Amino acid sequence: MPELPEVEATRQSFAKRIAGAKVTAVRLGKPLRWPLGCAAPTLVGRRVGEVCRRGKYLWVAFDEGGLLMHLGMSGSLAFAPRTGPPGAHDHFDLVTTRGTLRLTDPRRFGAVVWSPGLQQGMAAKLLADLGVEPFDDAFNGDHLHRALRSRNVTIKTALLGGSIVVGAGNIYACEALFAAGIDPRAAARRISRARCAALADAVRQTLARALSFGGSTLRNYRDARGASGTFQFHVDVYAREGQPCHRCGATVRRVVQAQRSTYFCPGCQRR
DNA sequence: AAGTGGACCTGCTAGC
DNA sequence: TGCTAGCAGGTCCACT
Repeated sequence: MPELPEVEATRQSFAKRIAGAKVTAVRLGKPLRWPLGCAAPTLVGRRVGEVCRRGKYLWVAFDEGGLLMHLGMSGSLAFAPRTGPPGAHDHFDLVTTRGTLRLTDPRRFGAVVWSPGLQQGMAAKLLADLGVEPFDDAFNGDHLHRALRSRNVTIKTALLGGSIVVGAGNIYACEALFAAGIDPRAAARRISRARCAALADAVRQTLARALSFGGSTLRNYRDARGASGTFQFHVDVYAREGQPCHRCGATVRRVVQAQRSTYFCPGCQRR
């Protein structure tokens, strides 16, 4: 699930509360995508510092090293002073003096990985090939235009890939392309500079707007306080196959690209 | 080098 | 009512 808005909403919902806490215990459930990368007891006694985000990853910094976390498709983090016994899908607890940070992830595509630093070890490896942050000045029409020129895929696939710009997953890639009026099947390399500028704006605005709604809760997602997102009630095309476009009334279509569903309005979106 | 498809894992729903 | 196929927010990795 979690795309950039959900990951950022999660970060904002616990970063300040956990800052300064001391780790008192770590509990591991079923295996996640990768092993933790250190013996759990070695985390005990460390002090939590900042929590930052890079793409869809969260970095929980300790006084030394930190944990890189990813929510996969079905993960969510909860942080509360008091936490009940772990359920069947609770696979990681970071118990601290201020509360327990718990990863719940039914599908277990998520990850919690120890790394000695953001630029070192597993964290460096996983973050190495990520594209620019959508809210960075570096992400603009020129950047997008330049990056797309050498790509031999459709624009939807290019956005979803994350090597040009991070953060837009399946929901927001579809929504941003709708907002920019671009057909998701269009060849990435043929998008004009002007339309790239519109698309960069659309990506930023779509993600920002979704964040303002607390992200989207299709199924599992909650922020670290347990709040659901509501952006799913404001989508224009995602999961609206067969329904009328809010803007032109044409029927929203679904096609499959790179083994993922793509939704678009044939009336509003052009190649 | 860049593109494609498979893999990871569980739960829910639509359809028979 | 019960079973099954298909689908779901991501992304790494092996192969072409």
